[in-house]
Amino acid sequence: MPRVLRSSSRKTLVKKRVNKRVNKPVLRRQAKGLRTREAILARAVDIASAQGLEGLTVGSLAEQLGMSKSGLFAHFGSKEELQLATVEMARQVFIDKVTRPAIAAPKGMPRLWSLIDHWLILVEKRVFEGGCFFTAASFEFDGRLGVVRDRIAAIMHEWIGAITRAVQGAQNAGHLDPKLDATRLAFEFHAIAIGAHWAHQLLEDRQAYSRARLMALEKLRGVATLQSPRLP
Amino acid sequence: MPRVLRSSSRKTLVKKRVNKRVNKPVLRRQAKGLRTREAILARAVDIASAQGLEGLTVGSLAEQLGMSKSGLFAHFGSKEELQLATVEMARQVFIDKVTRPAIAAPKGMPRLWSLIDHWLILVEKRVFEGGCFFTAASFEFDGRLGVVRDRIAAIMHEWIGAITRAVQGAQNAGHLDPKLDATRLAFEFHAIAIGAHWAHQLLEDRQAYSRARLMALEKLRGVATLQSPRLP
DNA sequence: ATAGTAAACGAACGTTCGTGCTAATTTGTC
DNA sequence: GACAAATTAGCACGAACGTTCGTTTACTAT
Repeated sequence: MPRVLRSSSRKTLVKKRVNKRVNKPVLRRQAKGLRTREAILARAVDIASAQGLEGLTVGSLAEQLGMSKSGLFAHFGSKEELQLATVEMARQVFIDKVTRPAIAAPKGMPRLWSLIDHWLILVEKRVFEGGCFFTAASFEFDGRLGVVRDRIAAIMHEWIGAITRAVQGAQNAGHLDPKLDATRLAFEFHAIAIGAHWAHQLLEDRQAYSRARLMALEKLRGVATLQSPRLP
Repeated sequence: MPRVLRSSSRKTLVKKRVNKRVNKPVLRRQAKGLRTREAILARAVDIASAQGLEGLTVGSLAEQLGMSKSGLFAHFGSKEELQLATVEMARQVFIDKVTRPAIAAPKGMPRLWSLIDHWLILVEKRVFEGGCFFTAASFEFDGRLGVVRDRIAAIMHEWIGAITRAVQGAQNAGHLDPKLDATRLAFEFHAIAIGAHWAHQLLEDRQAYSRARLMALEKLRGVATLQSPRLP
């Protein structure tokens, strides 16, 4: 069998065994393992969205899945790797439920609105048990250091970038006033979304999401050109 | 964290021992004790604002203050009491730095703006080590149950109420269009603030706060009447 | 059918968590 | 300066944490 080429990077002079990640999973994954891994991460995303990525513990996760701590742990090798994999899984869900559906809408204003709308649908439909994974993760890790925080920040940069591009797309399509600062508008929409989530989750404000829709639509109508298609 | 499955000592029916709050402070606090308590809570607020209220541990807190775990612990009796006391202390700081200074401004538009401005000053000046205590606490506890979550939610209701009253005050003073939905406007200002904080903390966006000021001012100017005093 | 590897387990490690006792020390009052 | 109360320290406990290890079970490729 074709042995997987191990990157034998012995080129560096071995100085001191700075351990940290010695026993990386060098396993060749098979179907069964991948299926289990998916199941683990699906549950992990839900737990983390509700309890936080630190509140996500190996023991409770294993228990909820009816498997042993060690068996579960072997899939990742460290808690940090588990967290990173969980973040990656959440990103995939986010892309599947928000980013990709949104680009099905026609360029310009409809696509911009679709992006905002799908985010609100995501949190309303409780795709993540705890509401929005990345909102929770953002505020949990914004005061820390390390690879997990960096990854979360990178993904949130991606997200703000996506909104910004949608705004610019609407400007290029002639649907939005081209003199507007696209970045600022993107931040405004994101802020409305976070604010609504906060009001719904903490204050149990049932109107939060519909109010957010109204606020976003009103904002859009306020800056739309005459060529813009009608908004909902 | 499943603290729920605790104290299930059903093997002995003799002593019910619903521990929870047995050793309430029957103590008459003295000056020294109160001073120590203040010092503990001052540090606790900082730690919690950066690491979260769960990340705040008795051990690390005691170490940072150069005292023993047990000595510190005796001031509160339980972790939950410590968290509640920390929340209360943070509330006091918030009132001292935001709410109270703001009501020094004249009624109406100036006071409304002062409220928003002082919130931004609070987070800019890093009065809380981790940025804003209540933003962090809100998103940490929004998926949990218990008295700590309830207290945080109540304080945030207070806060939204304060903004709402400021908006209504500006309407009554004839500075703001009286047909506007005060609640919606309050949520909008709060959302702008949270959003700015998110961008600054996680994305390290240095312009976040000044952008938030611009956004809030622009919003205010858009709905101000002609009688309104000039904004900054 | 069987060898070899991937996946999962169970038990234990060393820490750290919150918490409960008891003893010592400090503080405020007379 | 004595005395009681308030405060702090010392020590220990059980539970849960992330992690390691050796072993067993289940798959898969010959």
